Amino acid sequence: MVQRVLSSRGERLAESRRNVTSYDVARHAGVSQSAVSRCFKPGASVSEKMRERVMKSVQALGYQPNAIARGLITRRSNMVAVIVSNLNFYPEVLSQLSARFMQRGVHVLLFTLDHESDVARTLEQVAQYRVDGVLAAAHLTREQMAPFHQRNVPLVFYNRSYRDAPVSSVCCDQVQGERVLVNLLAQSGRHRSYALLSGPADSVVSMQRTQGAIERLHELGIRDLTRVRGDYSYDSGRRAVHAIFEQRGAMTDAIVSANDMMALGCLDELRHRFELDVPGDVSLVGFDGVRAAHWSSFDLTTIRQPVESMAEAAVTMLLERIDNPGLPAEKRLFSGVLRRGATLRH
Amino acid sequence: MVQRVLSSRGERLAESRRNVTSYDVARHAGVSQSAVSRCFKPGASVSEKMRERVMKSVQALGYQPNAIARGLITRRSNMVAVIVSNLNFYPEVLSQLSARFMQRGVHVLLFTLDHESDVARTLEQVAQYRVDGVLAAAHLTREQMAPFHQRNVPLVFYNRSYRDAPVSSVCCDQVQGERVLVNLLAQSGRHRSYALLSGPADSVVSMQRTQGAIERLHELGIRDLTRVRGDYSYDSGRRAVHAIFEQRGAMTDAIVSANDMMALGCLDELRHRFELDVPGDVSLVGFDGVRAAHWSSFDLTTIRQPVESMAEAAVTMLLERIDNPGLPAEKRLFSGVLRRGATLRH
DNA sequence: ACAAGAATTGCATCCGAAGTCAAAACTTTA
DNA sequence: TAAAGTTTTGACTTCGGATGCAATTCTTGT
Repeated sequence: MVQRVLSSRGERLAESRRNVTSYDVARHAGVSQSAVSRCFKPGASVSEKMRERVMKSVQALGYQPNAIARGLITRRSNMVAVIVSNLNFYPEVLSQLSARFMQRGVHVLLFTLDHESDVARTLEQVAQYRVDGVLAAAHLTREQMAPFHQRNVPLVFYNRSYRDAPVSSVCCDQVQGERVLVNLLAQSGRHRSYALLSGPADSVVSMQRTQGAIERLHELGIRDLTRVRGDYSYDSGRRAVHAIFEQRGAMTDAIVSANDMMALGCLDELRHRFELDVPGDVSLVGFDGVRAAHWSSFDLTTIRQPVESMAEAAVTMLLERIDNPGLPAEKRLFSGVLRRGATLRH
Repeated sequence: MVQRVLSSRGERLAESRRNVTSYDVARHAGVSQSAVSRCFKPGASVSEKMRERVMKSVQALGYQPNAIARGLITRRSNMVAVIVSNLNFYPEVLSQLSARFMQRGVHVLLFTLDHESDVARTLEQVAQYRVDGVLAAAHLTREQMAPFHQRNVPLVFYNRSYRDAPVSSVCCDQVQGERVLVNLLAQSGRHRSYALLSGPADSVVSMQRTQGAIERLHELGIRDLTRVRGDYSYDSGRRAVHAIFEQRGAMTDAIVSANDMMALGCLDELRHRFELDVPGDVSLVGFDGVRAAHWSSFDLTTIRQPVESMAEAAVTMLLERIDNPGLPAEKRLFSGVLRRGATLRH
């Protein structure tokens, strides 16, 4: 009898390197497959004796439960999709999200969208993997969101809010942040000509930031603005300085950039190419609070997004909605934190 | 009859928002489930008429095949695990890997390891998800690799090579890179006192880079070195400058940093705190070729890792080994590309 | 029009774990 | 010590799609 068991295992190993299954463990321990399964379910009804016996076989065979099979029957993959539009800007966010999901035993299926990727195809893949939820730090149209709503897959957006759609989101208050920055610039009373540097046309965040700044400048009676557009990159910040000065001679003495990267590009170009002094000749503010903004070469005045809090909120919101699909959509808005650097003239 | 079908579907939708399965499609189209399945398998034997009929029902019901169920029977999850030790440094790599995997229809399950994460538990999770392969940009011990070898799960390392273990890896030639940099420093004949700034003690990459530099310096007859250690971060680079000057007065006129981030920290600290000129007073070289090294505030002389080629190689190697488990382990070594900046005295 | 061959289709089974339910084993109580 | 109650256990079914094989339909040639 013992011999038969041994030889049948030997055969199996030889014929194919199959993974060890719960049946193998059951046979080895002389119990039923159900018993093995129960040993891996916390709170299940298993006697101490049984657990020990099973675990001994588990050890002996090196058994690892198959999460795929489990997911099939429980209809819970324990995976969430994280969709990121561009990894290069703002890696900190992904890092935070990933760490927090892992800590809670949830796995991250990563999808990146760049300009040339097929969004529809990507979302199809997301659907096929039956993830328990989706965290999107990328823009989706209503049509693209619809399938998730239909299938009751919770969806939380990071830093994009859809004003008139009932979707959950965690955002930094872009408008308020820009108002704070503009106030700061205006308070000094020393700036005569403002330039606004926006991000890509299709970025809602950029739109909000730019709008926030314009709104506040208008309220302060400042209507005469130079406006240029970049693509959020350092290089586009450098190019923007040329565009600004072409439009307005060298009059401009305050630049409001829609993000830090472009602000750093501006700063470098102003100082090294135009040999202008920041903040002596030109004041400059950014938005995001990226690491490099703190470096002593830059010391940029900016609004830091509270990434830790935002990531925590996003993860929590998503997991709550997975556990309790009835929860209503919710939008959480965090205030940015002003970081006073040395790029503002007093 | 029609009514019955409709009402039974209605019931189902009401009683639970079950996903549409291939059986539902089969019933709707009046064919067998096998037929539906075959319509999704490229190269399967299906008549044109059947395909049309099935696809019409697929459209009507919004069917999406369940990748989890498919994975169970085919024993192919179409997922690979990407294990990254620290996302903050070098997001470019993950971005490249992710894009290239997606392009080939492979999905990325992301695992991040930081100092406080439980590696063993993480690897257990990797195993339970039955990923088809593992791409590790993190250090693993032989014991940690063993289960993958046993289960025949291909494993490719990114930028870590295990000299005497038969594991595949894609690396940048750290030693050669450092030798090039040291040669460059030495050629100018103007440096009298060298400092070496290493990364964390447990980083093999740092060890190789530092060793490479020392080796070449020794060959050139330079034995008298200051050595300090950082943690790869900008801030640790700044602190390192203090440590260097404490050890050696202000004699040091060449700093070899194990990566760019620390080099940038050094550069800023030298210029802004010590008011020294780089490259006038001190020369400085880094390693990696991060974006910021190119910025005009820095213009760092460094070795750029060919991230695109390396990512492509790593992805290709892993996928090849998934399709063909018999392939032997292979180590690919790419030369770094010298970037001549303006941090070297002539 | 019919036999032989090729192309399609459906049936039944499988993947590996989890959950239901009734039988079996153990406790408690009178 | 027997009856009643409680806990454990195992047989069987399920999740949803893939696949070997036999049955069926369609071609083709004569």
